[in-house]
Amino acid sequence: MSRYNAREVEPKWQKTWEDGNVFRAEIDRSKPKYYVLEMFPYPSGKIHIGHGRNYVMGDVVARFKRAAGFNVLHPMGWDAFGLPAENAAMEQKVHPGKWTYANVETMKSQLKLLGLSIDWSREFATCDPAYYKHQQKMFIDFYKHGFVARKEANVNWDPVDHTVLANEQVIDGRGWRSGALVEQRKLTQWFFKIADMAEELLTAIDDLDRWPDKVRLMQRNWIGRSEGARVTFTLTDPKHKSLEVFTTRPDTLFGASFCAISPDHPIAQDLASKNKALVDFIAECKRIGTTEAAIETAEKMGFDTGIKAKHPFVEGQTLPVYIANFVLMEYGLGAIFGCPAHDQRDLDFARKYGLPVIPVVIPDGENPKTFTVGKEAYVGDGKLFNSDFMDGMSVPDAKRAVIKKLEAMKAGTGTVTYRLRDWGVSRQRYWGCPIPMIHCTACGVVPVPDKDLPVKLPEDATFDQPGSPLERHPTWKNVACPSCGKPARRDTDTMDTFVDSSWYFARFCDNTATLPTNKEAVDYWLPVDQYIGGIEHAILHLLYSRFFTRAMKASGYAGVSEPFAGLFTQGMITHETYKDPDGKYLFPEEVERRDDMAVKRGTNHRVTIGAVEKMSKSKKNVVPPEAVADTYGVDAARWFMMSDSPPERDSEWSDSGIEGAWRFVQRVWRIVGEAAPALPAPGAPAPASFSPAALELRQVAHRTIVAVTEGLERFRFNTSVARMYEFVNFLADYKPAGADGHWALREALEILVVLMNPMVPHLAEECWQALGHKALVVHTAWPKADPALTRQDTVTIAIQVDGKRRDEITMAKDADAKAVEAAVLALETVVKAIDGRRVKKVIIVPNRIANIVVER
RNA sequence: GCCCUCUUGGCGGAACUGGUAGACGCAACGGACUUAAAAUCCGUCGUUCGCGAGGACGUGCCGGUUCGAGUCCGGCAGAGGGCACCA
Repeated sequence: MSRYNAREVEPKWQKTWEDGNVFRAEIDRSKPKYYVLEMFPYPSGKIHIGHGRNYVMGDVVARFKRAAGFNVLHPMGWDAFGLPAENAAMEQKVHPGKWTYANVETMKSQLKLLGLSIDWSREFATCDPAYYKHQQKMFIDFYKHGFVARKEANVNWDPVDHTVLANEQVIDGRGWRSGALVEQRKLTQWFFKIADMAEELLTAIDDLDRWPDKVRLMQRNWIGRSEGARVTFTLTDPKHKSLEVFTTRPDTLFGASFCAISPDHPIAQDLASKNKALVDFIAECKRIGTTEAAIETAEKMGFDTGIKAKHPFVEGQTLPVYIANFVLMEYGLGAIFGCPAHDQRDLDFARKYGLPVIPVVIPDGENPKTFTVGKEAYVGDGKLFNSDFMDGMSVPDAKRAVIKKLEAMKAGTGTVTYRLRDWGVSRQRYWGCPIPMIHCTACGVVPVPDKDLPVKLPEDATFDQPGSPLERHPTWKNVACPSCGKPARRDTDTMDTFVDSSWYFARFCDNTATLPTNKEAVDYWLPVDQYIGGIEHAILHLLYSRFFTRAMKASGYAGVSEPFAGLFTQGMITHETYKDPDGKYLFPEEVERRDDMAVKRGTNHRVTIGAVEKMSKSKKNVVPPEAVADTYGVDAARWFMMSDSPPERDSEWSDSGIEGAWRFVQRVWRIVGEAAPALPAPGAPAPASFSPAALELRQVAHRTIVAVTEGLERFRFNTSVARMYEFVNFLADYKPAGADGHWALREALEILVVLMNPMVPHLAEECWQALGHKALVVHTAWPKADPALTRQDTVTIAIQVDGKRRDEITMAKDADAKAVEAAVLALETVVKAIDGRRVKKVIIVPNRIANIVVER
């Protein structure tokens, strides 16, 4: 019996599958369809283990579903536009397209190495004009259907490089290359009007029952529906007569001690036009950056405008109006009233500027005369006080009452707002899908006519200077207005790459369609039955795709509203990060461990070991899969990736453990090879009866079918693996005797091979052949467990006395509770544990546990 | 700061829906086989007390609910993800 040689065996079967077009998917209405999709990769250079786990997981599902009788679609493509290609262009003087396609080549061969059951005929890259042409077409259709708007938004501006920076490129408020303090600039940009769809996207979450609850919750929170009120304050300023604010706590209006508006609020902007101090203040607010995290963690700052707002209910009471850095223009109305006693941010602000803190809600049981708010705002439930007509009301009653009163006075109205903002899609970059719009001084914004699509990126762009290559290209932007024919200019922005990934799953249904989608194909294949990807995409990518699919449906390109019926979010693969003395990241293979320290390989340079973080190219903490596959074979790597961590959990990559997977591969091969010569022919009729040993083997085999199948269905790949280990351990000890024993062994080995096929498909084919089969395992149906063999006749019941385990007893399954009680109380160990005390209660949980509660 | 997770032996983890904590794998240790090594096979493996039978403790920490909590509730700590221009 020769050793299993993965290097020879694996390419052989990959060729067999490829030559036979085994994974080509076609519409076939005689079978139920199953669309399994892993989030497609950005071609950053190389596949790492984190990707590998994702794709192997999807492949296990695809192969399992195929065996279970489904018509499976399992495609792959490339999320090929993005910032790293442009950075590479600047650093390495290589065109982004060339860089990207080179990476695609590398990564495709790596994926092929993994033996994935992918229909490669459907492959495409989003940077191909044949793909983005359709995206431009849909952009225009969405524009015509009212899903697109044009408005101003803030961007990070690097004043030295004259470039718009991504949030990632802003480090501690400075540009990553220039080191200049980043400013915010307003630009007019294109938006998808996702906010208009907030309610629809929110309520539809209820029906996504095959999505993880945590993702549904995150999306709900992101959309952030909140009921509240708009309140109009009359201002003392001669120019600005009134201020409208949004609040979720109108009930606390009597506790208001100030109003605050965003630095972007029109009133703030107007006041700044004649106030130098205010200009400086706003500039300082802007320096914090555009990210919510930065704004929320920054120290609260306010600028007193001197304007006063009149309290709507209290005659003569006025509130100072501040401009404050923590008020976002994008949320609500960009203006609030502050009630420090019942909002932490307002409290921090009030303490800093010496504003009054008046509690108006009191927790039950507190004395209104002595109740005060110190360092912590009281945000809980309670009864209103200090609040005139609301005194004594609960918070919800008070909200209703105050809105009613405001409406009667025409000083406000009840309203619903959402945290979700419109999706800004304009990017001042080269390597993206050009926005197919033309700006004409006479006609305004004019869409590019269909016949002129695609608007292709110019090949001869330059990357040797900062700024937008499209903007500075000498000729590209000059174009005749499609409407009046006079000279006009193209939009020089490209689309956010999230647009590319918001519909690729629909294009996979037919990547040759002349329209963006082929209606017959999308109606057949969509929605994706099982979508698999990292939890880091739980909000943006998934929400954008849900929006985009709805917009496609409205434009006639899709028949469904929800793109992903089932979602599995896998945990991230993490690894330590390493930095050399210059602070540059190092790859793990560049690092050498010496005792307690780490040094750069081949040198004595001390390496700093940083945090354990998700594998990413920018941090270099990646492990390529080939190293593992070269040594142990792809199947061992696949098996190991599925065996250790539960897939939804983050896990830190370690090299130990892969040897165990390799031993498993060898062991299965040895067991099959040693047994094969003595087995009956494939398909031999079953003997009439079985010896006890043969029967036990059959029971173990059939119980393994049940357990492994359930594990795969529930994405518990690691427990399926454990059950197969147990099965193999049992098989290794099994000594067949007689014809029945050999028949049972063939049955068991065939079950094992088919069950392990989704995870170790090359080994499975090789074993299947060794067992005398001519057909491929990939064409073999999933085994069905025989209920007569999986039935359990006896059970072990644990016995507790006062909740402490004392003994166990084997009983017939579903034995009568009275019989169990009698048997348990008769046991010597139990009598001893009771020790003569009075038995208060006996709890019998059928087939599980007996607990005897005694007097203490 | 806000939202969402996670925390079980030396390590990865198992434990259906509140019912025998530690399946399975890794590492380690002891032994068999071998001239030797590799491979393979057998065994031990949460902590602690005990010669032993057996007992006590034990699922990040503090508290609660329950006959019974890794699992449910409240609080705390640590780690990770997201926060709208990384993908």
